[in-house]
Amino acid sequence: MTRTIIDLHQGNTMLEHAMPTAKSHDAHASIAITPVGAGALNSHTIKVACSNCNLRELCMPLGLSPTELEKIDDVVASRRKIKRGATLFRNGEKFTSLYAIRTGFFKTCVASEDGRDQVTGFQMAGEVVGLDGIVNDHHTCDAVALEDAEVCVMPFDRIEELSREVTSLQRHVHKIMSREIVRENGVMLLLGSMRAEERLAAFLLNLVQRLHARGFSQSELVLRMTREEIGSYLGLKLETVSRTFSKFVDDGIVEVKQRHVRILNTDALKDIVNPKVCN
Amino acid sequence: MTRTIIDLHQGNTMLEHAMPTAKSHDAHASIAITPVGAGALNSHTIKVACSNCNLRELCMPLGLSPTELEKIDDVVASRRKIKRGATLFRNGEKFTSLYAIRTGFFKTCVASEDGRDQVTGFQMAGEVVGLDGIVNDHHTCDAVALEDAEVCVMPFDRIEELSREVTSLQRHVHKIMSREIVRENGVMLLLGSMRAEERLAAFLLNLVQRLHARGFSQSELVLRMTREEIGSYLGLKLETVSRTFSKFVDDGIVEVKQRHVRILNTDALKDIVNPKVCN
DNA sequence: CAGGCTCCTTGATTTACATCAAGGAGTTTC
DNA sequence: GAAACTCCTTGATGTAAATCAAGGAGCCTG
Repeated sequence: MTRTIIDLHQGNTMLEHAMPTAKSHDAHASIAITPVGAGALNSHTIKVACSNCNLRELCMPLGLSPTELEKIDDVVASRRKIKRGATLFRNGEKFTSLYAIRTGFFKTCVASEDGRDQVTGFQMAGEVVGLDGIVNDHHTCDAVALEDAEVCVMPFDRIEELSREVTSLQRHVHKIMSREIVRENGVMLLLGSMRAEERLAAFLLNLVQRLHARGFSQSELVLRMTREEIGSYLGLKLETVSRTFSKFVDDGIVEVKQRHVRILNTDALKDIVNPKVCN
Repeated sequence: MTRTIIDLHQGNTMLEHAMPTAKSHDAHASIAITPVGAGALNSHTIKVACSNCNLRELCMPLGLSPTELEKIDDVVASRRKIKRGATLFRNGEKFTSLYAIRTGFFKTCVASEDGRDQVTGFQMAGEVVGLDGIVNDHHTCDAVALEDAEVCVMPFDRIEELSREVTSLQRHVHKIMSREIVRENGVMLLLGSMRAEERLAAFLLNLVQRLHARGFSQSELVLRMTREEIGSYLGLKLETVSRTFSKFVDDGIVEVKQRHVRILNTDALKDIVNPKVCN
């Protein structure tokens, strides 16, 4: 299936000259995967409905038949825009909805009582946030937009109601939650047993792989977060993140210019994550 | 509600003289919370059904009305015994069921390609394992019994089917998954930002709290896992775990005799986890 | 475009934990 | 009941990452 990529990023002037070596434009614009033939629709003409959504290949509707798709069109109650730096929800707030990210980039973070905090994930278009709130009817982490963003608000009781009718939606919701559990298992492995270089390599590979699934480059990316946020996620201090980037540059594995990263040697990164046992 | 605790542990002779200072018997026998009036039923007379289960206050049936409870009685297809050291399921195996632990104690662990492995959790009676398998129809971690155990096998398609009918079961399944996500968030915080003492203190407090919810002591516990397994879970080496235990003993916070631990000063442990800011 | 941001890099030093190593306690096996 | 386990403890040493510190690059503001 051919897919055209349309840059909907609101104001990418800051990116134009940032990476002169880059062949393509912004390596990570704020998404838009348009099905063949659909053309570039004006966002005002798009009904708030999954069946019209650019992201349906990635997001909630995944795996649903056209008829099922119509049924779940009203899972999305509304859309909400979140400015860079603002929170979508906060620890302690009442849980009402899951949020499907349409555009933009988020981090989620938890805090301990004594103010330490830990980034638990970075989320991009097509991914769902808010699952933490289901257990206790209150959110237990913050979701912060790292760039101007827009989300689809999906009231959870509506999701539950519909997934009683639409089997494949039910299955999909279960998968989304299970996927998050498995992802976190992977992060635990990373935090519990990897060294700084391995962590950063795994992080870059994971990011670029997810971006690639959204139609972006396999080798170039623009980091939406600071070194400190990367460090928090990886259990490292920002200085260590910076030094490790520099090491990768010295080794010719990546090019780094600010937040623009180009991966020159993917295999080298993979080898760092999974060191080959020498026989 | 009064609850009597009956020790069903198969052969606790090894424990009799292990902790001479202990007032109670085994601080963590292999469960059995019997409702008032039910008496100690012979396990052969118990129908394989949630409505009869000792654990219904902790496990799947939680929050269900008596009528709903009957409806979900056949979620449990069968029971399965797992010997100490054996696996309930393994990474790569086909996913079919969730498992509710009736008796015994498990660890779950993930492995990276190069053989490193990481304990991602310890599970006890009333807790559910297997959620990792839902996304890809295959398990992505191993579940290993740390002592002889018995689980209720709950085929997942049956769970999905029933939770379309029984709203509160649906809600409960969602909560179980969300709870696991939140738990893992907490572990990420621990692994990403805590020091050895803080990690071990948090670990002990968490274990004793969960055991207490099952009717056991608030201050005494028997560790079902080795120092190495604790270390793997906490991102530490076994020597560090051992040294940290010794430090706690020196500080008069706990008594440790092999795997028997008695907490002498819970507040001290809490202070270690959440250091008070001095003004 | 000067001044004040935030964010990033790099160097010097410290430190918490890992690693290496040895021995001991308790358990299982025959 | 001795031998061979596994598991745990403790000490000596090494090291990866944290901490402390300084300076620089890009960006926003007025």
